[in-house]
Amino acid sequence: MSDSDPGLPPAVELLWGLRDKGRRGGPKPVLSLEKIVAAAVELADEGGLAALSMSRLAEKLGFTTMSLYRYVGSKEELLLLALDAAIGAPAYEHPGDWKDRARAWCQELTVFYRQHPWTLDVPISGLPAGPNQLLWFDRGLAALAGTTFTEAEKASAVLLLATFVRTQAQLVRDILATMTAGATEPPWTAVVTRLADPQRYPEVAKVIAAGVFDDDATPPGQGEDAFPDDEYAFGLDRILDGLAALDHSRR
Amino acid sequence: MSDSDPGLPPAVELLWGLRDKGRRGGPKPVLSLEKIVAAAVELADEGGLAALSMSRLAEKLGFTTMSLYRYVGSKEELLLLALDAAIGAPAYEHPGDWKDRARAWCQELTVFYRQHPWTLDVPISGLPAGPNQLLWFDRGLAALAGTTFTEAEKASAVLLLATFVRTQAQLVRDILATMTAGATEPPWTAVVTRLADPQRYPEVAKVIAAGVFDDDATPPGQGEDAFPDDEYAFGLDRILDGLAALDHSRR
DNA sequence: CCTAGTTGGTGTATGACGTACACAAGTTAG
DNA sequence: CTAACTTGTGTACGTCATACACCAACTAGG
Repeated sequence: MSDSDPGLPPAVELLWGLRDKGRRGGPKPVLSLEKIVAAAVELADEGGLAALSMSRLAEKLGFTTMSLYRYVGSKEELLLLALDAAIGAPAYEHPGDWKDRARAWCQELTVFYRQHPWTLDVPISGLPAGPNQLLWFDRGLAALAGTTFTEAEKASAVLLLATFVRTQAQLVRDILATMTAGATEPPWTAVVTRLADPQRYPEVAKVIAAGVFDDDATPPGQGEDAFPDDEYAFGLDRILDGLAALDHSRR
Repeated sequence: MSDSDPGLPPAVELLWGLRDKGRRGGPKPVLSLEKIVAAAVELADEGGLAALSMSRLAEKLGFTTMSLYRYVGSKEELLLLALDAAIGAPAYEHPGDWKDRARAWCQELTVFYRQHPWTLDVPISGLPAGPNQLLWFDRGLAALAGTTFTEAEKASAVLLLATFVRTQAQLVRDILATMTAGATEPPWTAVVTRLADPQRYPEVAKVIAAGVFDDDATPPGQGEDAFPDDEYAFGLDRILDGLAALDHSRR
């Protein structure tokens, strides 16, 4: 009967701090969920998601591996907690019209992904469920206040922006990773120019011929430019334009 | 000197069938890369990506685990091969104007993800590098022929569409998974309605109040409607509108 | 104050996983 | 015929998540 909410996923209860903490005996806890999650984030920040194992985490904290399971039901739960902790709360208000606000929100998200690249490796499990993730969602919705969108449309739009930013961050990170790993040329270009038969891949051949991916060799202002940043700007502008078109058509 | 291409990632050589197969002795191979990859796809189709382990795969083929490593350098390589094999080649041409073609291309991708949901769990490693993935990319570019876009912009647009479809497919799959796992109500709604303080999450509260996520309880045509499909239509329409706006502004 | 019940942390153990390595048997080039 | 090389096998290692039994510390009820 003291089960406050039946049917809620156990991870969610942890996320929102609902655990019947009616201490009815036992030693006073030395560890705490907060410490565990904070250490987990640190570990992942330093060595990536692969460096975050239950044993390493316990070692870092000075406890045994199994002690963690007194606070966390599984590693999956821990990952959700770490993710929500890492993302933190967004800045509360952005100035400007809805486009400016949306842009700023995306930018803020991008910065987050750059600071915690491992979060891109956490398998996403549906819609944002943690308190901080939900706050981001809320701020995203707030950015679209003043538009003619329905609530459903606003939600869809925020999701659209969020997934765009996420994938973009992932792309940038992967490209940077393979570039710093001793590759002199961008990996994709190398592969495609040497292996893709122009007969079979005519459109790709055109893209290559246009020098789209010849990055950083061309100084800014010339023919084609640094790939990932333009990619980001283009995609974001298209999405915002698409939203603006709908908004406009209703005024 | 017989190294045809220095510096190419080993996975890529496999993907494109470059392996110095100058057989200079040894028993004739019984296994083959094709059989391994086909079996891997089958395994993942049946039981998801988690069911695809090197040992299980070898067992399915009737060989020892280590025999696979004569054909594949690592499991990561195998995953890339399986992914490219699973996605196959897209239908070559779609009719209609560029918007119709782009829509059809997205639809085709969506069907693929529905048929091979495990591909959503394969960590994506930069731009499409396999022959079939590249073909998809090429067909995506072809869909945008006839627009005023530069090659760089076409590439960005295709990437934008691809990531949108992928994320959408992932969302639908995750929601379906938790729904069929015995949950009577959509998980996100349950969580948010019970835990999210309307003071702290005012915009989310509005979305909930609008009944956006009260799916399938409302017959089609009424207030709000089935969530994931509308989500898809809305996002895709916005992207296409955004692209169309740019195209229009240049004519 | 005592005691019964509960809890935090430990230790040990299990099964699965990816893969390094050495080896035997088969095959081909010289 | 032989030397070089390849395929498939067997064994072994390190890592991982986590189940389970146990002890010691603590607190509530009597």
